[in-house]
Amino acid sequence: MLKEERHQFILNEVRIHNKVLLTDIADLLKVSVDTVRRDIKELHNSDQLKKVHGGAVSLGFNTYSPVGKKVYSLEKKSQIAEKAITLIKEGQVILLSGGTTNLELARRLPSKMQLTCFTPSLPIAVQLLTKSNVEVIFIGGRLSKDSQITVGGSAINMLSEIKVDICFLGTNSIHPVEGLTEFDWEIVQMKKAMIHSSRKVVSPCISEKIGSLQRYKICGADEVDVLITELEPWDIKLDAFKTMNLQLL
Amino acid sequence: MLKEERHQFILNEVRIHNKVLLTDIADLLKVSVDTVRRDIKELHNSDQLKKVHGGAVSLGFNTYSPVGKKVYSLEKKSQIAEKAITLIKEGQVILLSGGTTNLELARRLPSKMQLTCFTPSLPIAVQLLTKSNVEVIFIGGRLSKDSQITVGGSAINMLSEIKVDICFLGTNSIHPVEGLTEFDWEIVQMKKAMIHSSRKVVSPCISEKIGSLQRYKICGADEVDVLITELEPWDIKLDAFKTMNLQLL
DNA sequence: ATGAGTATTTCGATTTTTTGCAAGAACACT
DNA sequence: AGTGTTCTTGCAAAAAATCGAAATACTCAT
Repeated sequence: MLKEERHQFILNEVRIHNKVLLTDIADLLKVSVDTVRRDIKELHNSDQLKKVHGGAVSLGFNTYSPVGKKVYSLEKKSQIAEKAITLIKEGQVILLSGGTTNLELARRLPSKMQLTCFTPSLPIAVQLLTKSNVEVIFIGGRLSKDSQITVGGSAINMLSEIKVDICFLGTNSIHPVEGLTEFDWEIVQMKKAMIHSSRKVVSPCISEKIGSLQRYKICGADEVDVLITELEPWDIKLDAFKTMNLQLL
Repeated sequence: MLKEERHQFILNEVRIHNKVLLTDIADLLKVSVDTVRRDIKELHNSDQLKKVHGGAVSLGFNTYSPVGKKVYSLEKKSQIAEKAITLIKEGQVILLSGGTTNLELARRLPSKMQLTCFTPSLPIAVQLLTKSNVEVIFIGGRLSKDSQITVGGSAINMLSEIKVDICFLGTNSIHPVEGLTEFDWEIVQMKKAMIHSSRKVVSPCISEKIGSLQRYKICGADEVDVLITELEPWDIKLDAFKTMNLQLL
């Protein structure tokens, strides 16, 4: 029994069961628990599973949870959210795409503010339920499990029937020349429809995403009215956007 | 049972029910309350939920909860859910209304079963996201904060465009003469539309709701095809329904 | 083929973690 | 105020992790 064989076996077990017990593996493979422990430690160090007391669990064991999910760059996203909120006025109708930045925005919405809020994002809808003065309207449709937003014809259809004041379009990649891009075609369609349904398009975007590029194009950078980052508007990283017809915040 | 597993289980329960009781979890997991207490303390320290006296609640969530319902009737609802699942066949298209019993049903859906599932309920949609083989289609519309389901013209409109195999219609009150009733007018409209969109109407209902009555009528008891309770079909409490054209389960 | 050097595995002793239990304090509800 | 629950704290048993040493296997140059 080669070490590599054991590793594959363990990974396979983890894939199937989402968890393994040290003792089970030792039993099945007829080796000592020490060996299995060492194997699992190695796999843990190479990020192929997560070692826990008594065994190991699959890495993506809990990665679907809308709450509890670790939000990266939370600090930056909070700053962006705070800036974004200054754009919203009492009584307006807004549209929130998915994404953790927008989730942060939703969380920080003043609950005393009277608003109507459209969204195709499940986590954001859940969050908005806590805001008693916000009327939440969910864009229905087929739910994409990865992004936890609705997509597809029905959702786009519903979007085609509305015209909101501001759309906050969370974006994965923004590039001064290539504009906003995404890697998921269905989400691209959704975002295009969202832009079309809005008088004003605001793109909250953490600076590390600036200049990156994905497979499919949503729209040109000049179609965005306001670009919000955690940086100061005059930051050198934003130079490429300064000549454009968009507001930096 | 790994600690990690318990943690995931607890988080999942919190996500579904918005709250958990120490004793419930201890019971379900067959461990002592001390262990659960410790688990919840850890999850609390890592900001994954909020520890409260007697249990834990979801972060930032309006704890709308069936008021003062100390006994969560989890046991009964699980039984009903298990029975309900036997009615579902591979490949079918089903419609789930809101309610905690249906939530339990959604939770227990075998994840290997291929299904298409419509629902206007936010918590149920969240729960269904974890089922990789279930296609989830959310009925969009205005979100009612109390019931956490979508209501209103848009939702009813979307319902009018579908025809599903089975509808599981969670109900607050069922009465042999007066039929299914609700206290919220908008939800009544939704449920009427749901019945209309379904070939077969199944009503999961815990026995304590039998014979109760609310302000508005959804439909007659005979419009329900199957009534599922936690009781045996020949139980004396169900006598009033035995002469009707509906199946007891 | 041989033997030195290295890697892998096993074993035993010790330490750490986890878990359940119990007694008294703190808390919620009437 | 009284009465159940729930919390805290300390403790002990069991399970798991760690560490060092010894045994075994494997590599490779001679």
